[in-house]
Amino acid sequence: MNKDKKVTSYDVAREAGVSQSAVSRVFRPGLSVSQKTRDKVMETANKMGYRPNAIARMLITKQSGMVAVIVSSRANINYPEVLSQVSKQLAARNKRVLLFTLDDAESADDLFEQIRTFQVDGVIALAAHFESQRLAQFKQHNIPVVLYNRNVPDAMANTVCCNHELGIKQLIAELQINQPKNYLVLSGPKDSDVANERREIALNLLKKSDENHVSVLYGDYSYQSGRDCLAKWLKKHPAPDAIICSNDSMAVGVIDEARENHKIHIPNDMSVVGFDGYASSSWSSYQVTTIKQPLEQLVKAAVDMLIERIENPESPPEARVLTGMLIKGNSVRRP
Amino acid sequence: MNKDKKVTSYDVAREAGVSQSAVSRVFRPGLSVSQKTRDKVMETANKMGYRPNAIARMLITKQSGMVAVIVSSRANINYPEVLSQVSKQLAARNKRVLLFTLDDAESADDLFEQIRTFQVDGVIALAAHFESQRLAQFKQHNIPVVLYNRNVPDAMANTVCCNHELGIKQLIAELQINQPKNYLVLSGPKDSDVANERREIALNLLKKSDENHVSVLYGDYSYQSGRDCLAKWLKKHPAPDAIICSNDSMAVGVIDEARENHKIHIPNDMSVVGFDGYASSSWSSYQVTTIKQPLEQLVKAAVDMLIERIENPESPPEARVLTGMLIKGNSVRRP
DNA sequence: TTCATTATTGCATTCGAAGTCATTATTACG
DNA sequence: CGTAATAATGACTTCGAATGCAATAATGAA
Repeated sequence: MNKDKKVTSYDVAREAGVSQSAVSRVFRPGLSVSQKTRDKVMETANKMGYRPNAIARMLITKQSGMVAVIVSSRANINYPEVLSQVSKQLAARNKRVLLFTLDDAESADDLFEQIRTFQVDGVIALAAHFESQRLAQFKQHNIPVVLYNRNVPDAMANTVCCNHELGIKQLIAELQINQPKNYLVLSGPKDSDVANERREIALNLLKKSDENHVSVLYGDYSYQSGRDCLAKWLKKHPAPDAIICSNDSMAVGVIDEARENHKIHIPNDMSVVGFDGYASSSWSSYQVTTIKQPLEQLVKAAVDMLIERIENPESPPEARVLTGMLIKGNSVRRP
Repeated sequence: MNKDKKVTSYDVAREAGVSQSAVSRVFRPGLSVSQKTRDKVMETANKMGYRPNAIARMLITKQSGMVAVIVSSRANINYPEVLSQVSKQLAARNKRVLLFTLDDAESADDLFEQIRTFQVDGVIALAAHFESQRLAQFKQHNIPVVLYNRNVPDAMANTVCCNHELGIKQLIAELQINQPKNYLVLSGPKDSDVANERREIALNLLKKSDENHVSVLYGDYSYQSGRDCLAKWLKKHPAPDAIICSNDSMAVGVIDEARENHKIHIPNDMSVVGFDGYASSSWSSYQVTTIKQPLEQLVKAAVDMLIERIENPESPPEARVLTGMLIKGNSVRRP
């Protein structure tokens, strides 16, 4: 039934008594082929186990049908589901995901060259940091880029992002019900754009509402860093009334540390809020008050924008901001 | 500096005053080129922004340099980090990940065709179920396959897996310190091979040690299903002394449900063990006693085997079983 | 039935790099 | 210095499908 060597369109053509062009046309949608040849070709193709070679097709059509998805190690911690969502939604648009991981800035040049080499139709960057200089490179080579979970106004790329400003405003409003006297902002790492954005928004909003006792600490988004930061803080200071964490993992870490090592009751002695709506933050031992990101919609927006950009390269960059949902958990004191 | 159209090796050749072959050779490692031409070509290539076209290279060399990684939605829940590990380790072997998601069995045929079309060098399947019939298909088309986290003796594919038998034996030994009178085995879904394996191993081991009061319930690996199953059980039965969960998420669900809705103290009233060593199961509110899978080593084994198989297609199928590490948490009563 | 129109078909070319082979330049050494 | 061995180079072909174009077949209108 099938031989060692791969079956090509020529083999099928010969066997079916038609030209190679005919075979090709049968496997492209919407091309003019008579029902008779179509049936004949299909039959022999199936019999011989023929599949069109996507590589050859890519070469001639200059469309690889692949989208590079760049995942920073950070993104992986925070959104385990994003990637499969992206893959699924791109598959629905008949595109595949070519996966790249990005850890350190040094390899970014390399990554860029790799991506160019593979002739991808576009790029989706998950929570990865890109200099605007690099975005310019992509633009120069006509590679559409969508930044997921970034919100940079001057971007040369499309961005999709959940509304941090609004979300954090809601979280702070929740906290303010108790009129806390002092705040601790537990930020993500300084080299994370999202962390910086969330932190600055929080600080600005607190300043606006004349909250004067605000301190900042830096973690790395991990559970352990949440614990460590709180422990470090408590060595020199009393427990703050309210802690604003840049993500849920750190919030959970803070809660565990407070309870286990410092006999601090959450939420009675201290209120904690997170961000993201990560599944485990809703587990009943934590029930973190947080903003749940509209994951599916975010991914859909990213994919839509990318496809639009691929099909119409001239369309101007666009920033989509979706609204997250406030989850009222049990980590903020209720009066 | 760079024009609209893509720069090809011919363009560089013309500009540098050499032949296209020369340009090609400069960009392949280990080929005979004089230092002079190499420098000249490199310089003009950089000036013109030339990158070799991987698609064209794939076509002629018949090596795509891409590995299809198939992720079932289930795998994603259980091992958020596996995928980036796979990508990283494959990148180190100069291969890229082409990502495919597999949800329902219906799409499996489609998936297979897709994979063939893309001429991937090999396949790694993460916790996905494949009929041996399908494995035969892959074999027939000379596509090397590695099954991650599966242990099927008669496989036509390579497999890598953590030692379930040993791990579960250790977990049961932990539980037996308290001489529990009855057991509840909380299995993963029936259509998961891993779940079935873990369940049957547990049941067999319990039978061997003459434990007679053993019941089984089926969840879907999720936190919520852990909660639901326990709740359902407690409606008609008293709390079991020991619960063996097929993964950590369900164990955490069980713990939360027991504490929150049934005033059952873990571990004093009931012991719970999980499997996987999922990060959040070690959070101090849970501290699930479990087996930690040696993730990096598992992935490394999978990648090694795949590369070996790609380079040497005749090498016989191999099954690698790595030993997990017992994590003594705080979810099993200590005498 | 005849001619115009449209639908099918095949031929030949194309995409861009890699590799084969024959040729030329270089080096080594007697 | 001459010759053999080796290194470097370029012309040409190849991979497999897609497509423009011309030729042919099928259809419809008159």
